[in-house]
Amino acid sequence: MKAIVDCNCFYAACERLFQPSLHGKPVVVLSNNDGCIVSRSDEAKALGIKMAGPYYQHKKEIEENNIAVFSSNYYLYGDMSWRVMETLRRHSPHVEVYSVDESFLDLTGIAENKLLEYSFFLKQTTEMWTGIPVSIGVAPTKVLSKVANKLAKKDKAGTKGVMILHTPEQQKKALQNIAIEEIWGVGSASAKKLRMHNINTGWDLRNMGAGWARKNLGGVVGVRLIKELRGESCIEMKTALETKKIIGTSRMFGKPVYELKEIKEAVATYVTRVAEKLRRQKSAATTITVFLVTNNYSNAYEYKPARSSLYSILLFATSATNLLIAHAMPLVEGLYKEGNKYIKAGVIVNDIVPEDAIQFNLFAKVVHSNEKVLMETIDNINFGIRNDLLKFASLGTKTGWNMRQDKKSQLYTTRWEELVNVR
DNA sequence: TCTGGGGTCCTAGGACCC
DNA sequence: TCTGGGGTCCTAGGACCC
Repeated sequence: MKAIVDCNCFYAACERLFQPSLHGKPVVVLSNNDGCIVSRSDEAKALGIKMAGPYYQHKKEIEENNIAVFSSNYYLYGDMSWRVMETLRRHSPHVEVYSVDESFLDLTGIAENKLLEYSFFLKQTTEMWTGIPVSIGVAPTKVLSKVANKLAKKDKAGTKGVMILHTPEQQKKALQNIAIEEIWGVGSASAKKLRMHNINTGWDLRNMGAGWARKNLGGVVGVRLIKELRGESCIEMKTALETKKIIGTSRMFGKPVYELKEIKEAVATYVTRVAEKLRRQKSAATTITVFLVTNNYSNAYEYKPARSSLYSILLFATSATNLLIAHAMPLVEGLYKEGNKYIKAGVIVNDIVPEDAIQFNLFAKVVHSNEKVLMETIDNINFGIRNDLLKFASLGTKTGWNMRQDKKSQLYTTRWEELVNVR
């Protein structure tokens, strides 16, 4: 059996943890740039605030209902996430961290009549140790455990936040009670198609044939999904730490940017971030892509972003910030067109190899070791305080393109100056 | 004038996830 | 005036080969 442990309204819960006066009150958290609503407390959901809605469109009802608003504070959430996952790891031998607020657990070896008791124990311990409420779904497959979790969250009063789908009867009942678009793996495009075929619930989908799924539901992906719904496990637990195959950093600008110089500064900053991520997983990359996004419309209702990109293949893989910046800058110059209104930029690296397996080009030779020492020094300083004290000159110090974060909470758990005050 | 079939590799883009 | 960011996996289609 597999379990999914999912934090309830994670970002909102993190914010509320450090402001107890907000307990039982509506809270929302905004995306980068204060653009969209990405997390809502139950009270905010009850007031009809929609997920992923643009903030400015909801501003009025948010003020009218006295909803607390926070800009996203990812260092705080990252630290709280680590605490939750550590708690799970203490009590379960096989934890697969799936996202910042979710983990799959392999429950093999736990007797079936103990699953409920064990799940409640995990839930209570996590909540006691971290202060973050969680919901747990248990079933033979990952897809079914996600169904269980969803239903447990929906009916907190009835389920107390835990649902076990162990028997076929329980699974049937659950699938009949879940709408097709709520199934993990069914997105908006597939949901629309399925509805047209009069497939409306999880149970309807479960009863479709494999041939049909292959033809109409994304080939092998659809086949796998239906098998999982039937209790046949196809999506296995991931083992070990897997290194990322693609690493990217991109941001909307705080306001539109027209100048090449500013775009270069922004891109150099994103390259720096990407290089850090590469080094943290002890990898190096051979291909770097830069993309720019324009929105050349003066009318606010016309939001038609257009993206263009260029890439460069390096002679040898590297994770050195300065080398990656040196490759990225000509790409920016190649993409930039005067007069365009740029709203976003990003950097992506791929063809990632382990740092100790770099195929050196004949001309690469000694420079590398010096750069490695330099990078480690910078990382030790920056990873420690995360304030980018040490930067390369090309990053600039002007902040025209920097994102807006007007309502950010403190770094309660990771910065000495901002620790929570207790009298 | 006739004009196969099967395979690999690569890239772009779609769909999906949180 | 204002619409996030970071990933994975899969497929289709083009280029190329014999």
